[in-house]
Order: sequence, then C-alpha cells, then structure tokens
Amino acid sequence: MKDFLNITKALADENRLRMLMALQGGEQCVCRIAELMGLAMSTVSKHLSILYQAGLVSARKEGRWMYYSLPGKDAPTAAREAVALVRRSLVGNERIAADAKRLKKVLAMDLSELCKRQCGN
Amino acid sequence: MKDFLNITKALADENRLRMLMALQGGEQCVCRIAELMGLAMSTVSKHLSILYQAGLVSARKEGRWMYYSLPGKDAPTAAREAVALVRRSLVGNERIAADAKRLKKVLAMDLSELCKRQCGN
DNA sequence: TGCATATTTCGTTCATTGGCGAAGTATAAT
DNA sequence: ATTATACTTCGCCAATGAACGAAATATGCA
Repeated sequence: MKDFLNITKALADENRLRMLMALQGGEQCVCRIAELMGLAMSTVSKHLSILYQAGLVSARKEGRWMYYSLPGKDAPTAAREAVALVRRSLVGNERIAADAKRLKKVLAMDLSELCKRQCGN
Repeated sequence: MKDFLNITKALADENRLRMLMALQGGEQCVCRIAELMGLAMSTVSKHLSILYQAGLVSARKEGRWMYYSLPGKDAPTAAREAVALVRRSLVGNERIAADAKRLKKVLAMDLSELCKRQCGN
C-alpha cells in the first residue's frame, strides 16, 4: 500500500507529470529540466527525488551530471504500469506538446552555458 | 491535463484508495463506508465527492441514500484505466483484505441502525 | 405540516507540500 | 590545492489538503 501510495502521490503534481513526459525522449540532466520547466534547480531536484523514491524514474550519475530517465524493465510492475498510464493519458496534451517543442530548443543550448546560468541566478 | 491531474490527486490518499477497493464488491452508501473506514460521515462524503469529480466513482441516489460504485463502461478511458491500475496494484494487500473482511460485518448490520449511530454521534 | 434522517456544505484547525535561496556535497578542471 | 560547477539538502514561507463538528439541504414518514 505504502509503495503504491508513493506512486500516486508522486503523480499528483502537474510539474512532476510534465517531467515524466519530458523524459520520454530519453534521459535528461537536472539543468535541462530546470530550464524546460522554468523552476529553480533545487525545486526540480526535489521533484525528481520524489519520482525516484516512487520508482518512476531511474538515475545515473556521470561526472558532475545526474541523468534521470524513465525506469527500465527491471523496475517494479506498478511503477512501469503507472508510467504507461501517464503516457497514454497525456500524449497529445497541449501543454505536453509545448514542452516537447521547447525541450528541443533546450537541447540545442550549450549544456555548460545553461548550468552556469541556472547556478548563477 | 487537468482531468488526468484530478485523477492522480484523487488517488493520492490512502483512505480514498481504500474506498475504491471497498467498492469492488458493489455499490455502497456513505453510512456503510463511514462505518468501514472509521471516519466522520462528512469526511467520507468529501472523499467520495473528490473521487466522483475525477470520474473514479459513479453515484446513484435512491431516496435518502446515495449509492457510490465503481464507474461503468461509459466512464472516460483514463478513469477506467486508473481504477484498473489501483485494483491490480492493491489486490492482495493486507490492509485491503482486512477492509474486505470488515466490510462483510458492516453489510450484516442494519442500515438504519448504522446511520442513526453515525448521525447521532 | 411537521419531524426524522441521510447526505452535503461550511468554517476551523492542523499537517503536508511546493516553491525559493542559501548552504552543503561531490566531481572535474586549472 | 584551489576553484568552478552540477546537484542535493536545509530552512523558511505560502498554499493546499484532510479531518471534524455544526449548520444546511434534501427526502421520506407520521
């Protein structure tokens, strides 16, 4: 029960849903997601931590960067099914589409520049 | 987005998950659910209202009683899928099983007696 | 009509959550 | 070693949410 409740609570926030959908194209670091969402990096980090605790994202550290991605086949069934439900329910959504479009621009930005801007702010 | 967020928020509460699972055996009135959950009737009513707004339960009025049940085939896809996910994820759960057991006792009680007790308290 | 009762709505209180910036941690570069 | 930087944790504040009892809203019955 606790596990599943962790999942539903993690999904009960619009920004976290947007993040999950943004990860559909592949793994992203915290900086890029912060830039995409227009939120402080500490806020994004917290959100990703909540998604991680629920098993809804995987995390991989590479140097100074943390890469978050959708969970793989080894993830618990409930988590994978939840992610699938989110995808089915939100695909085609206006806001999500706008995010996807904007994400392309963010991906085109220089990563170092981006992070510097985030941190310096 | 708003619709789906309504669903995930509705599911992000342990008592509401328990209520959804309790409705698997069929429709129930507010009194019985309040007795099952050990919550004030006003609290249960609010919870059911939230589930209803999200499309996760159907409501039927019969005289003074409101009967809530799981949504039928006419319900939105996302809502039906969400309910299905809840069922798959929580079936066999300890707490849910205890609720099911306790629900049988509650069903054996006299409805008028039960409601009088709830209201009089 | 009046009364009982099943449910909802309202007002309040308390706990939880989302947001930020500042401080802390870890890793890379000079 | 020192500095820069990508991220996390902490402390705070505002907003949201869950709980209750009291009051309001039906609906059925005498």
